[in-house]
Amino acid sequence: MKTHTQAGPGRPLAFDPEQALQAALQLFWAQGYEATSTTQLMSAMGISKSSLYQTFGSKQNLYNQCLEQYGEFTANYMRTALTQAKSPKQFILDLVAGTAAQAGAPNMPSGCFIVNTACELGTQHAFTGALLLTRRDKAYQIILDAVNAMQQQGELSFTKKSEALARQIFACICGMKVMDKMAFSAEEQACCVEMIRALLEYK
Amino acid sequence: MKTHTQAGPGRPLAFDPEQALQAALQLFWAQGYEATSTTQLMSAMGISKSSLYQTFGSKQNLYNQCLEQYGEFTANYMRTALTQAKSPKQFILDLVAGTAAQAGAPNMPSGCFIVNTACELGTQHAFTGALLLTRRDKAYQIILDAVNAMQQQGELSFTKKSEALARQIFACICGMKVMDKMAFSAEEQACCVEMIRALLEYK
DNA sequence: CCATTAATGGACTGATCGGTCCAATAAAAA
DNA sequence: TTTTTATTGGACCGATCAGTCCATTAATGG
Repeated sequence: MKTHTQAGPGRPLAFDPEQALQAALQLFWAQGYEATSTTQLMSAMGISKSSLYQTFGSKQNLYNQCLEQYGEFTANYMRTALTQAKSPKQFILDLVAGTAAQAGAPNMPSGCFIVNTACELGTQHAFTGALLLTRRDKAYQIILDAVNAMQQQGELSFTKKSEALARQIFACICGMKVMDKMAFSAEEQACCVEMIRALLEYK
Repeated sequence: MKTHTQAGPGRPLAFDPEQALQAALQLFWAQGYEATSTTQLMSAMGISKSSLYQTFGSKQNLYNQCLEQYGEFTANYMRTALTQAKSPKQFILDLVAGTAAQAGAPNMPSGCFIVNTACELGTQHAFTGALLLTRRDKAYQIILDAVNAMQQQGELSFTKKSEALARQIFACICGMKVMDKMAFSAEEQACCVEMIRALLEYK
């Protein structure tokens, strides 16, 4: 895959691979893997079939690259949000509030690409299953780090196991992403912030 | 569709439509709509293509009937569990605990068929979108009824809006179903019961 | 300007898709 | 047994699927 050399003689790439990948992600995100055809991808990415296969190898490979792109972007976003938040607790509450706020946003596919992938393909999927698991772990780990930080900074007692709390928060966010796909509005999801607040303050 | 007469002359049905529908549901549930071919359905249902189209009309129609079947079954299950529980609060806690316990169960596809449908097809889907919304509402309504009953029976203060609480519980359960598809074990999901307990007891 | 290098679009492939149709067959009623 | 009714399996349909291939085109280095 991706045989282009950075420099040297020959015609250079006429399209931006990053941008094309982004377009593919949008389409896969909105329609799912199986329902998206190579023809649709070509059209959305603005490139020919030859270029698509030359650059991305196969539909499977393209999908996996989309998953990596999406996962890496969101993980980076969460990491920086965690470090920049005024406290790890505030990060968690903002994360959930932000998730609610995103619901029904225009110009963006509904739900979460990773959650959608999990539901459509699952962790047993030959090509994507393993990738899905590592993405799951990356997202979970950030939440776990935040919970651990809460305990370290005295925002949370050590009574509860941080892993359990992280999984509870993880479940809540996944559930909200499903509710997106079920057409629950941002207002209807806002209550989930209170659930997490209750969880964190409950003795 | 379904042109067979109950009695009268002519050859009777050689297969049980209920049983065939169940087999189709298992396959759709495990693989999703797009990834399941009519050939696979024929094989799993143990009937020929003619019988499949004669009895169920189309792949879309068959899928919708599976969704109704699944939705009706789970709704009935929840309704009777609610009426038979020693209290509405216990019903909610048992429901969440039961959801956790089902995770990773053998001889059963992972996750929830309705959640999977929401993530793969969404509420905008031409054939299935409307059906999905009514199924969403039915499940939500039962949880809402339980929360209202809690308030009526003094298990819960009237301080909080019951709709918000019902949506919070709904989000939690949907999230757990996604975690199923993400290979979180029953033990790893058990913590979600505590989250709901905290939610219900938090002032 | 020329030679080299590589991206491009479109023609093409075999397989499979969902769905239709019909002759053969099987079971009930008479 | 005969007649009637309806199910059955398999042949068949056009469309579309993911993926390959190649002649053409275009941009660079020298």
